[in-house]
Amino acid sequence: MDRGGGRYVTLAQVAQAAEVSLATASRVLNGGERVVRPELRERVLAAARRLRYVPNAQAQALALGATATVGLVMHDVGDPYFAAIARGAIDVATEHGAVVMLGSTFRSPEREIEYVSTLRAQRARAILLVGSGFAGAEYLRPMRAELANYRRAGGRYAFVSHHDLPGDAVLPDNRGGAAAIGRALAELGHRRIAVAAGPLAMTTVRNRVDGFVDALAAAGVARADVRVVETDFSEDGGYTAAHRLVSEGLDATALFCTTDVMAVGALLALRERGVSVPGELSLIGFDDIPIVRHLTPSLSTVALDLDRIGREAMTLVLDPSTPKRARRVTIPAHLVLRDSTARVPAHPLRTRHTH
Amino acid sequence: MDRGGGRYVTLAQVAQAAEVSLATASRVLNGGERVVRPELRERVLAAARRLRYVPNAQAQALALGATATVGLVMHDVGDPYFAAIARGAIDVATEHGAVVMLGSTFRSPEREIEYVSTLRAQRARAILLVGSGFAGAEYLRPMRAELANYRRAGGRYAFVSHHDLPGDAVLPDNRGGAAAIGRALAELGHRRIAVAAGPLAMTTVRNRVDGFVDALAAAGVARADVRVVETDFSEDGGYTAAHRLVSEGLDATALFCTTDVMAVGALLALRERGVSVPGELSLIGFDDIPIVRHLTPSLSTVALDLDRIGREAMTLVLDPSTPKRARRVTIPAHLVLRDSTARVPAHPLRTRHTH
DNA sequence: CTGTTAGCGCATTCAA
DNA sequence: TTGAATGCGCTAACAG
Repeated sequence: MDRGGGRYVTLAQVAQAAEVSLATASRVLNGGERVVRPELRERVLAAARRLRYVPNAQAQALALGATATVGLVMHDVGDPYFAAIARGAIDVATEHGAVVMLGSTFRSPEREIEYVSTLRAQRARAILLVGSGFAGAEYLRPMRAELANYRRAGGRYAFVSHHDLPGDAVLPDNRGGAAAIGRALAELGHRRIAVAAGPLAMTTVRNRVDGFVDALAAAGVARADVRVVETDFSEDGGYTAAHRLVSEGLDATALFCTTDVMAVGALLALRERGVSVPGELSLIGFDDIPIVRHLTPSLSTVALDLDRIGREAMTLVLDPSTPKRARRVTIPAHLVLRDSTARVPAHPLRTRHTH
Repeated sequence: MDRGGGRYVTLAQVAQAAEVSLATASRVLNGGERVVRPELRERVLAAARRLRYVPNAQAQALALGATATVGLVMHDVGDPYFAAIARGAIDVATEHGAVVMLGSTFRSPEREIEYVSTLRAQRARAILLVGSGFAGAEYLRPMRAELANYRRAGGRYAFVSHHDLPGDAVLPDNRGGAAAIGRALAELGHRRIAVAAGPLAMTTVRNRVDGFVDALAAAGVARADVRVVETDFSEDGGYTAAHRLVSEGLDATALFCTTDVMAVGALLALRERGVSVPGELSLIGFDDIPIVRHLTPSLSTVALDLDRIGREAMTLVLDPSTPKRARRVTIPAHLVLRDSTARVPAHPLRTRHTH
């Protein structure tokens, strides 16, 4: 932190220029009430304008003991899922006159913890943790401690998606949405099904996979007939998973990817391998990010109102009331069947051997 | 700004717990040098850990006269173009130990100015303005004033894309890229061409349209044969523009959209109208956002290394050196011809009348 | 209504 | 090396 070359003009300078006391200047410029004589008021305003005074938010925060900063920590702003949520969250924050500090962890648990610590140092008024939490004590223990300290100091926080941690949360209906997919595929006659899952250490992934598998079981599809491939939570992950499945001799008529982003990668791989979608393989994703309706075939998926998720979460965390119990806002998920899913072919091919 | 319920632990409390002076505690916890006796040092560290002390960044900033905050102001985080740039910028900022305050203006010039003012109040160390600037004195005059004051006070700023304002800038080669498109279309035999342009008040749009039209002129396509439709800088804009063109009797064999996002909308409209791409109409965009390669037909475009743009810009603005002249970093743009463009049909249809 | 004064939490002189 | 005192820019009592 080097000191900049120039100087900002201070309230004291404005007061001096207007020939009033510091307190008076403070009252007209930053105090809401109009308890200042119009004449002085004008003098101060004029001086401030002339000197182009801008209050020092840091100093204000220090004096007031409260900030207008809110933290937004997400896995990857570059990912359309998170970008859409960020958009809604930022919009609400701005409406509330809050400034957003954004952190992109690139899916590193350590960076996530670091960000919370940084935001704590910034005395952020609230923190939003967006994106699936991680499993494992190396993450949970320090994160729990960070958040506990933060809350103890008066900070508010909330999660988007499940985190195995105490706190308010906005929860997309992952299980329900995935279950709807499972039922739909079963109804379409699919019996041998593959899943391209992100890291199972992520609660979101687990919920989606579990919801899917359970619904399938209820529909009479045995767990053994569901092949789950664990891979990366990204387009590349989906791509890799699909390639692997095909190479192993694709013994499935449908593929569920735990996110649309992964499904996009899978679709590319399937095209490269000459697997027709949905002719040979039905494909379905999750999230309904903006682009997937434009794919060919357009992607079936489960729609989540991402913008709303961001808005709800920011609203939750900016709401001054402090209920005793943790609040959960569930965001409904609804199935959107487009062109990438179809009834299982009458004479399904058994196994393919490419290579 | 209400005061939170709890309290943060302060340096003074740590000092007291460790039974040392405030100054000593400050030295071991936040001063870099090791001018403190190991024994005291340990005591302080232990106390800090036990009390879970986190320095107050606001107070530090006030005392030091410098912040670690950088501002990132963009049109829309939800737009993949901006999201990709944000990603690169945030990554670099984090490497430099800086915290990012993100603002999404939703393309409102007023909000952009407000954000700069807010960041000035936050005493941000640097500000990055991402996205095309606006034309018009109502925007330029106050913005120029904001930035001048900011710089005068020691703040650094830079632009991504042209802004008709003085300052360092990272400039995608919009003219060059658009010219390459113009030449390519001419070579493919296209002579009657349409352009779906974003608001011409935006410098980026003007540069792209001008580069395109000029290259076409150089290739022998008269300005009169280029139909420019001005519309919204969004998917809806592209959609609307394409619908309008078709309704008017599509007298063109190629359509250039000034951004990929617009091209996505246009493609949808064309599909709805039954216009085959590239059979009847070649389509081309600009930016090469991640998704467009997955469309059918895959979209021809001009590729820009978005992540690099964000990185370069943040690097520029975080570089402590202060050259006399404004720096410009040009980001090359290269043509990517995919499946949405083709040679003009031998017997081009003259006019279509739908409706 | 207005001015004076005392902190907010911290880094940093200056003495000891 | 360590501690006491001063100030960063501002708000909020507290007096006038």
